[in-house]
Amino acid sequence: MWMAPDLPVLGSDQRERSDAARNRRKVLEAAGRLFECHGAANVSMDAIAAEAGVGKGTLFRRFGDRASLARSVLEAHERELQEGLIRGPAPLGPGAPPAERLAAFGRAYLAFLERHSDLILAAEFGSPGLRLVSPPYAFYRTHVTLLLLQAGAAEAADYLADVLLAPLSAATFRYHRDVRGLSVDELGRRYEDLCRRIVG
Amino acid sequence: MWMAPDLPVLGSDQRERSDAARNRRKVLEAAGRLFECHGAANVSMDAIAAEAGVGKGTLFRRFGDRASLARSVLEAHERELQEGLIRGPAPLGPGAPPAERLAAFGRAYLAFLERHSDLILAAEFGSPGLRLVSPPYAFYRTHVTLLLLQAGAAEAADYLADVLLAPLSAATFRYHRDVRGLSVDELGRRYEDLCRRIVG
DNA sequence: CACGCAAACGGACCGTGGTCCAGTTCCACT
DNA sequence: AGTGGAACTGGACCACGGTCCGTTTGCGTG
Repeated sequence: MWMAPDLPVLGSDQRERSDAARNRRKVLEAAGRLFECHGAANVSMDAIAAEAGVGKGTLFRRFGDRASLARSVLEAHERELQEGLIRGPAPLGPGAPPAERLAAFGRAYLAFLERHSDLILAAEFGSPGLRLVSPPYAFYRTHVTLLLLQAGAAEAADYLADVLLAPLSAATFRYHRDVRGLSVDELGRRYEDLCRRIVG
Repeated sequence: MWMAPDLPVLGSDQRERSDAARNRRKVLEAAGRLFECHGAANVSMDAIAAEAGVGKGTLFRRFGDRASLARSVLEAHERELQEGLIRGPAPLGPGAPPAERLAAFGRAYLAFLERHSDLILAAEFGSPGLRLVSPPYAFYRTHVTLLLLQAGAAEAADYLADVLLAPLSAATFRYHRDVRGLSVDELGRRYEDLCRRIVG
């Protein structure tokens, strides 16, 4: 079950204190740097705190836990992708038939995974299924459900949305790519085929 | 990537030493008891060692790590299910049309999840995607792939097998049941519908 | 500018999973 | 029965994620 960590809450008219803002930036930069450089799984929280020049307490106060920090680092990239789905050019954005948009979404998300699956795995660490109750998932889920409805899969659209999102989990992607040896391109084709079968 | 933990290996003609065998039994019983009673997530390895009357080193020597121990506890149950798929009565076992057998498999696995999802989650803890490279998954995957081939989905059967197994992951099950509030029965119906769409 | 205090800070501390290795136990072979 | 040594044992030990709480800092108010 999704629980927002107990992070500092700012009342609607409060501003974040300047030292807090500065430290948040420092931490995000340090974490991004270290994750990028050593792989998200091989960076300890101590190391991030040290690199950021900040105490460990601060780190955890601002970000709750390791996974949550990774999610924060991921957020910017995620927004970019979501932007494309809403306002980007067809077939990713509006203006193409729903089946095509589904396939385009799949390809776009696969590309996203190719770049960021490491970070995503870190963001879900220790909570299998966290993905399924996270805000970004809710967004993609809504997107896919809408497209399924437009394609006429009225009855079970919500369940089918989860089915269509499953092959796009970071774990599944890594398995298909690293264990089964499928290229990102090949995965895109398979995904398109799956979409046809399901909305067909 | 699947890596068997570095457990004691017995040469083909070696017998396990009697004290080792006794300790293994004690640990499995203790773990089963504690997992059952307190929920798999709330039992520390120290507690299991204590309950079994065994040192911590022994615990880790025999079972590698926490997840691996949970897998061992799970194994017996898993074998039972697999038995049903191979030699059980139709439609679960042989003798029914493939689409029906797929649906029956789905229902059977959902029942399995209803009983054991806690333990399964513990068995996968810390390694998202471990499931996908584990021996039991390989078994189910083969089973589903075969049925898909029999149903005439030749081309992408292996990819589609993963798609059909995804809604049967413990994490997805818990999400559907606990967050979306779907009953096991309802999930069975949805799964059957999914099978029809995919093999149709 | 001085004051007060909520908010933020940071490092000592804790519990836990997992490792290590010195000592013990079992067993096959005399 | 005695013995050699491989296999097993167990608890001290370590690293890391996460918490706690006394101290410091920013900032609105008089």
